[in-house]
Amino acid sequence: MGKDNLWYLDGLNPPQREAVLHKGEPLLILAGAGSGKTRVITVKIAHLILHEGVNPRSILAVTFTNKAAQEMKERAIQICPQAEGVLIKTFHSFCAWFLRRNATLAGLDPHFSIYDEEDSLALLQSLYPDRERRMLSSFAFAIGRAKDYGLSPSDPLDRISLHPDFGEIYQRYSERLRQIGSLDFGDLILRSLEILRQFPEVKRRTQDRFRILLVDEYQDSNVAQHQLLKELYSPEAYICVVGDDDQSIYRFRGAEVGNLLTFADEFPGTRIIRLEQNYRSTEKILQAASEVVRNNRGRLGKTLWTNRKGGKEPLIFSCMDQDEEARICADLIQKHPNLETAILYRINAQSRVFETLFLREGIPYRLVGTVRFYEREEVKDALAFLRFLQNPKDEVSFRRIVNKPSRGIGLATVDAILSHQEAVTEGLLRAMEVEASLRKGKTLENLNGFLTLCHRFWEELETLELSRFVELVIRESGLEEYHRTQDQIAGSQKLRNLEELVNAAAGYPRGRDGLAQFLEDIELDAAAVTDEEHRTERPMVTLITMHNTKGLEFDRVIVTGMEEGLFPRGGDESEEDLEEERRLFYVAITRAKEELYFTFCRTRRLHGRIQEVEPSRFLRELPDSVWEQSKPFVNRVASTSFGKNGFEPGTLVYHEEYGQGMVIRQWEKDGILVVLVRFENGRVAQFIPRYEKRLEKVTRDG
DNA sequence: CTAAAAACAATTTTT
DNA sequence: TTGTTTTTAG
Repeated sequence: MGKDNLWYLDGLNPPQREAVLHKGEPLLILAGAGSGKTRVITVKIAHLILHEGVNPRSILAVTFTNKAAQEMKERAIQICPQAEGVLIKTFHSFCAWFLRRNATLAGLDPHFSIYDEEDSLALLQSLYPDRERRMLSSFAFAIGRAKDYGLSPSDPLDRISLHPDFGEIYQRYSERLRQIGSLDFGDLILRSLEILRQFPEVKRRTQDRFRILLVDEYQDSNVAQHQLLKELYSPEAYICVVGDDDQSIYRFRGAEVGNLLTFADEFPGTRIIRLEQNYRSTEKILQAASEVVRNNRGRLGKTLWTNRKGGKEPLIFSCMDQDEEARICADLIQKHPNLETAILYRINAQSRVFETLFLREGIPYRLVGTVRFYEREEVKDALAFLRFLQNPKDEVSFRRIVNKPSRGIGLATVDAILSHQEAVTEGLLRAMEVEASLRKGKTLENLNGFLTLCHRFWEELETLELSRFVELVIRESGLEEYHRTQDQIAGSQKLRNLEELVNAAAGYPRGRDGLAQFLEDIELDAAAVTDEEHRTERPMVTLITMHNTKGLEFDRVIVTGMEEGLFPRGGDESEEDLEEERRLFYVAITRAKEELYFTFCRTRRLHGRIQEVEPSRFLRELPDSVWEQSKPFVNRVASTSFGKNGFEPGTLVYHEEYGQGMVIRQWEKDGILVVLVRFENGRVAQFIPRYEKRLEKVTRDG
């Protein structure tokens, strides 16, 4: 085939092209921030199909988030429609896919439930009702980490937890999970590994199918996922991983940069290609990023460069406290409201001050992160009921919904049900029947009521369209009524979320299989139904943690809270922890396209305590030119008159002509205090209190 | 069982 | 400071 066929290579730079065209030995693509790696992967997929004649079905592309998977799929299909047939999934959803197909072989009910962390903790609590919750959550965390490292209860676990009981607890937890036919996130990977290792036949078949293995964000993979990849790999296969060791920020949850660093050793003959041309940021921004990250040791090393010479010098602002910090951010935003801006912070608690101020000033913002859709109480309730219908051995789901809303089936009865042999062998419904036969009176009635309800649901499951079925379960289980009441008490949106869940079920096939598919999609995709509520015409300000910004970009980035103890997070810090924080800083910086700012406070209020804090050591790592330019903002004298005149933002005022209002801003002009007020009628006006006597402060006692 | 009071923490988070 | 969980009283 002639080169003219390769139209999709247009616009790729030489290393990008090389990465796309490469074949044969394993390939490691070190892709710097903003270097167009998604483009390379998607074009590579297209190239394999269009030029190399690869069957789309034999390509497996793995990402870490559903969002990334979805984006990759869309973009690949855009270049080459046949990419529809490529399996593009997250590690977890690939494993779920694999396990459902090989379940029986592994002695696994194909209708297994998938537990998130909250469910796992609930299981531990039911296993160890007398242990402290705090303790149990730390065990739950440790179990998760152990699984990330591919360690089973019988392996040496001292690098995970030193607690003498840990091994035993892990062991018991695992057994119980198996009994009730459930898998946690870690199990999805581990059980898949187990099957591949135990059944050569399955392994061969799987290897035969997937001749092309592509992994994105490889620096985020954990040990177990790495092992899985090795099991999937055969000498006949082509493997290509993409990642950036400088952007590895998830060590705390098991991500192992080592996977990326040692890839070339593990797969002999690996070709390494670096994508170092950055298409996102100005030169000034990249300089800042590279000055910072070069302080880390143990990196593969990369130097980003760009054609966008020069650019605006990044600036550092010193603030007295968080209120001033928020004020400065608001000023920056209002000065150029057309730039898409992100306010970045280390911990979610920092968002509050910004929200308060932005709300008051009418600056539109969106808050990213915090509560995920499927983790909401009401959504989890509904899912638990559905999951229980799917897998009647699912103890955690059963406990959650059997008496919610109150059906007069109390804790004692529930424990009695769970203690019956039938609970494990035939499911909890049968166990309930057994318990019912031993009871009389009110309890018997209540048990029968619940049994009837479940049977009715099962009948309807096969007849109703799935979304109608979900609706039925929510209504008839009493959850709808329950949360309606909750909404009225708390003014919440629970009912709306339940409606959204019903909508999400639309389009799935009816019956048990459709339900299984629906549950799996929801359980493995935290963000599934949310979003969409945030569509606005005006460019918005995004409030977001640095972690959450990975993969995103903004015209203007303000990194806030640059203080020792907050960022980097202080305390008992190892060199490795510090380096991870520094990589996080690197990620934060490289999100900016045009403008970059840093703020730090001299005092910070945290946990209701005001502390004096030192500027972050990371600021010292920024280029000298940044400091040079920042002098006036860092060394400026605190203006003493602020705060003393009683017109701080938020102060309520009354004006004879305009009525009631609130101070939204104050500043000094030629040494004279000026205030900006927003009145109830929406009008905004500026005053000099010294001359404008019609403006008075509203005091609490009138 | 519910509601109020007291005690108690308090990064980052895909799946 | 804030939100959450546990305890206590009714």
